[in-house]
Amino acid sequence: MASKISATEAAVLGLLTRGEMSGYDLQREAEAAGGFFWAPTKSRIYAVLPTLVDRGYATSREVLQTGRPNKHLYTITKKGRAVVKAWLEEPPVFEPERAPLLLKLYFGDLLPPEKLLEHVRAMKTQATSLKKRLEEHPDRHDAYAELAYTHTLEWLKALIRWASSTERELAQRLR
Amino acid sequence: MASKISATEAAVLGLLTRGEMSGYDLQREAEAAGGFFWAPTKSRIYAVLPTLVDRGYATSREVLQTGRPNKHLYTITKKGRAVVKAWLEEPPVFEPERAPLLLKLYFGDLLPPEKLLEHVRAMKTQATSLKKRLEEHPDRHDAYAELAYTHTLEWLKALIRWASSTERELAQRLR
DNA sequence: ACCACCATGTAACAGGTTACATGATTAA
DNA sequence: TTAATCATGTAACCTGTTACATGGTGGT
Repeated sequence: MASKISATEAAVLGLLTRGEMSGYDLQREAEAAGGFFWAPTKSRIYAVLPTLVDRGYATSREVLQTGRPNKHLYTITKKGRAVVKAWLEEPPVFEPERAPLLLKLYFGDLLPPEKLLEHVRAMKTQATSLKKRLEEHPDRHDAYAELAYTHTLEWLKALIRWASSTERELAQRLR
Repeated sequence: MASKISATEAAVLGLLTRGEMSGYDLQREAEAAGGFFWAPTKSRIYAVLPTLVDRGYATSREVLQTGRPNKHLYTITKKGRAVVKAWLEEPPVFEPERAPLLLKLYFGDLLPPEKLLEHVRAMKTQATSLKKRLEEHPDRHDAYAELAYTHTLEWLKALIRWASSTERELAQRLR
């Protein structure tokens, strides 16, 4: 009954419920979702796929090709579906943010205040551009994906607000 | 010039700038900060300390004790200070949240809507209790630590708002 | 009697990144 | 001619978690 899978394995299996795919396809799918909630490296994907087959969560067939490596197409099995479903139903683990910026702030007394201000501005810039990317994002797949997108959007808005007010505060301290 | 250090190493060195400490002390410090931006396991700390000494970022001396393992006290060196400072000055890497909940939402069509609602409620509960812990938190060390705390607080508030509105939306869909 | 505190660590495992290696096809 | 797309993977490394192992002191 164990059948523990990692978030990455769950994501792979989740995408496979939408149809037969290759490792290459999976990575494109993840990119298409903007890398907002899952951003695997290809080596990880290619490492994971065979282990899913080994455990009976997917089957694979090889498509012969010329001029490039043969393609391996993976199909999710009933067992695989059951396992993702089980993973999805587990209560999600909640953890506080552990971004490097927080550590840099926490030890702020160790560096010049201008540097800190720079960091806050940099993060605001990045959050803003990510927000733009997200808002312009085409692949709103379905109503559920939409929920995930809004979540990220609200998070970004909060960050930007925080950055703006912190920026003001730090700038004031510099005067 | 390489001298790359990880976030954990930076955190350890950062704390060591406040005085001589043992591995045990370091963990207590991290806990005292509420584990909000750094939550190392002890095995990690004990693994990291000797490597800092090897690289000349800290020195250690042993305090003999009876009835318990000898204590190792670590002191940061000049080189160590330079290295943390360099790490702190590097522009922080910014990354979108990659919480499991987002994946569960994204694949929401694979599970019963009540389950999803449950997940959202669970996360709201946890965020709320974390917020309470944070607000009641005594060790506001200095103005910089304060900035880090506000950051986390704003993040939590945004999550809770999002959870509330999502809860309503999902509940409506269930009717 | 029991629990929290003090204080160290090792070993096995899991998860993930970076760099390397190969090479044809097709559109601008 | 240059870049993107297609398509696979291996090897080395880094970071981190979980479980195990030990045992005295001091307070309720």
